[in-house]
Amino acid sequence: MLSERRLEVLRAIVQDYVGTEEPVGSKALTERHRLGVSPATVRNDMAVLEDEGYIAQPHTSAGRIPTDKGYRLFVDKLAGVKPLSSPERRAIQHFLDGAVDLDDVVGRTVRLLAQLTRQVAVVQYPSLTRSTVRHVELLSLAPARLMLVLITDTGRVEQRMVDCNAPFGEQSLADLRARLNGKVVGRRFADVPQLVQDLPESFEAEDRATVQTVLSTLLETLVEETEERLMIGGTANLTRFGHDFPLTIRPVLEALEEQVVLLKLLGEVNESGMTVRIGHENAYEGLNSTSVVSVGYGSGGETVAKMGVVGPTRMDYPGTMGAVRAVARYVGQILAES
Amino acid sequence: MLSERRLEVLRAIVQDYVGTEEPVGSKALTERHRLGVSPATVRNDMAVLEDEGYIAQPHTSAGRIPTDKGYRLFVDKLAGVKPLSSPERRAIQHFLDGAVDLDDVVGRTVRLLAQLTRQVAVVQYPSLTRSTVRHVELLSLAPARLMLVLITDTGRVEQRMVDCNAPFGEQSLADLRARLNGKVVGRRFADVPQLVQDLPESFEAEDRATVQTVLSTLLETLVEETEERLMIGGTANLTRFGHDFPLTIRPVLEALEEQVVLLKLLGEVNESGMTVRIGHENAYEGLNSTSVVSVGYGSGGETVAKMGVVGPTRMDYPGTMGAVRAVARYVGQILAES
DNA sequence: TCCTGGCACTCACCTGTACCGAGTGCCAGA
DNA sequence: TCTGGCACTCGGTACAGGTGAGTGCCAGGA
Repeated sequence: MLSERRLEVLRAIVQDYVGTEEPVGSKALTERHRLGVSPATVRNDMAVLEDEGYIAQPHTSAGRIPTDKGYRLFVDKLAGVKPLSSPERRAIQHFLDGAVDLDDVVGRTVRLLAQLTRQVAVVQYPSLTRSTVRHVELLSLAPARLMLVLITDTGRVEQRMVDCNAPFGEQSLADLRARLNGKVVGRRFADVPQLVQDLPESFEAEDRATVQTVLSTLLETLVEETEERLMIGGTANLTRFGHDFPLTIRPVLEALEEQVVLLKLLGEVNESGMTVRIGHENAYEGLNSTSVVSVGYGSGGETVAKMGVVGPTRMDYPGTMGAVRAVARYVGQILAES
Repeated sequence: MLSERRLEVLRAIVQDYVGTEEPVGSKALTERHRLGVSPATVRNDMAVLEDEGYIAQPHTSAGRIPTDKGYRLFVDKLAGVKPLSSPERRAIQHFLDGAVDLDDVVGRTVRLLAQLTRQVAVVQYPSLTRSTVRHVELLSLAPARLMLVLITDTGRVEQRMVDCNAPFGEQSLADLRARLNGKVVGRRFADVPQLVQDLPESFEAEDRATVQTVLSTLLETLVEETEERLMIGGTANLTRFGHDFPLTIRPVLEALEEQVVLLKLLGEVNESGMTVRIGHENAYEGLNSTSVVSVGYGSGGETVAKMGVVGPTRMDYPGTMGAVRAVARYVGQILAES
């Protein structure tokens, strides 16, 4: 186990490195932090920390920089979550209030997060399956063509075209709409498949096929792949990444375009609380030099989706975590109100 | 006026520079192109072209690179639009077919364009005001709370919450829905304001305020700012931009996040045909070293929105223009079918 | 046992110099 | 009007030397 002072040294190294972006040496450390010991002692501590794998030297005769393992220890043991200042809180409120619809909420959130953390922000739309049904609408567009519209309590709206083989009467349509809503409104989308299972049976034989088509479209919409959407913002912040640009930034941009990768990334967030994935802890190779701070959000106690930021492993963890948490909470409130 | 051969020299310079990304000298030119004259002659021609402002020298003792004016001449007079190869055509078809809804169409289009051109793609959603109304739906979510859903013939769906002061009866709701649809279905959204103008008068006094609220929400949705949406993709291609990264890429990423800027960019597209804006021809400063190739698309003859790509001024104009045009046409077809 | 000051060593980085070569402009001759 | 020849320019690279931040190690002191 590392002594108290060595932990203190590690903390100082992380803080300085995050601030200056340059390897930090023993002398500079003692000057900028009141460690109460001499550079020589710090050097000894550094040697130990390096042996243990918490810090590393880019090259001999350079200062030390934290390793992923070092950041991990820092995040777990040495750093808290820095609460936002009250101007920041007010900024959040100001920025998010007045969103007109869910797209707008998500869009504002992503911009806000990017701005607060000065990093790349990723916000997932509230998941369908975790939301409850507010309304299901069926519209007849053409004799044998329907439009299915799903509306969740979180304000998300999803629509699908349904091509039927046979024309479907106005009356049957109203009937289906009413019965469908009767069954599912207020229930969770995850439960919808069971709830509608025996619905076709209650229809006349001639309409049964169409009802079945409508229902399968409904169920398809709930399938993982189509139901997960997300929004990204603040990619311009990637330019602050480092000096060795193309190599670092490229894979990150590529990862950001791969929705699947991102979803997996956020998906690994454990239900409650915040998750921090540092460098190589990220399964995706292109993100090996980035950290991801993510958290679930939702109205009430329920987590309906996740949001987070992607930045260099050398990031201000306490500040970032504070911002992400605060925004997530506030968005949760907004969803609850709407 | 420039002689035939000098134009030929300019064309060769543009082609070589686009290919190699390096200033091209007189000797290299004569070796790679059958100009039928010696390097010395080419040098003289280059001197003229430079005087006229079509090419420039980064520094003495370096080759020449085209200026914005040079590219402009190249695009206008020297280059055609390169038609796609048939594998490419098939790829487009394969890629776009099977989109489930409008979001999907736009998403696939943006990825396709980015992939084909290896540049950043921007696709605008079909404009509301230029589309026609397929259906307007009104749902009662709570006694004094309605949801308004607009559906266009291009498949776009837009929803808004409407908070009413007074509860609105089921009957009145059905009434409003029917009358509203009767008035506007099949008409262009741009005409909706006039069409619904006298609608409140035909309602009982007690409902009139609510009807008015619904209508103003409807009209608000048609306002420029909220009605224009777009999707971006292929930002990873920015890394191929140049060597002087941070300075070039940063403002571009920032511009891409500024929807307003992008919309203005696309907005300048003239109605029919393709627009190419080269370097400083772009009003926005951050895009001064990029070119924008854009084109309108739509079902039938109508232009309902625009799409385009953003890339370095040093781009393969004929190829890019070919790809953009082909994709726009195909998307138009898809919209017409749906 | 732990901390400290001192000391020799390492090595990235900066600076200055020299050189190379692609590319140019100009000019005289075909 | 085109061409070959020639002197010149200047960015890029390679090499050498100097500088300084930072290190590891060690002997002495609390």
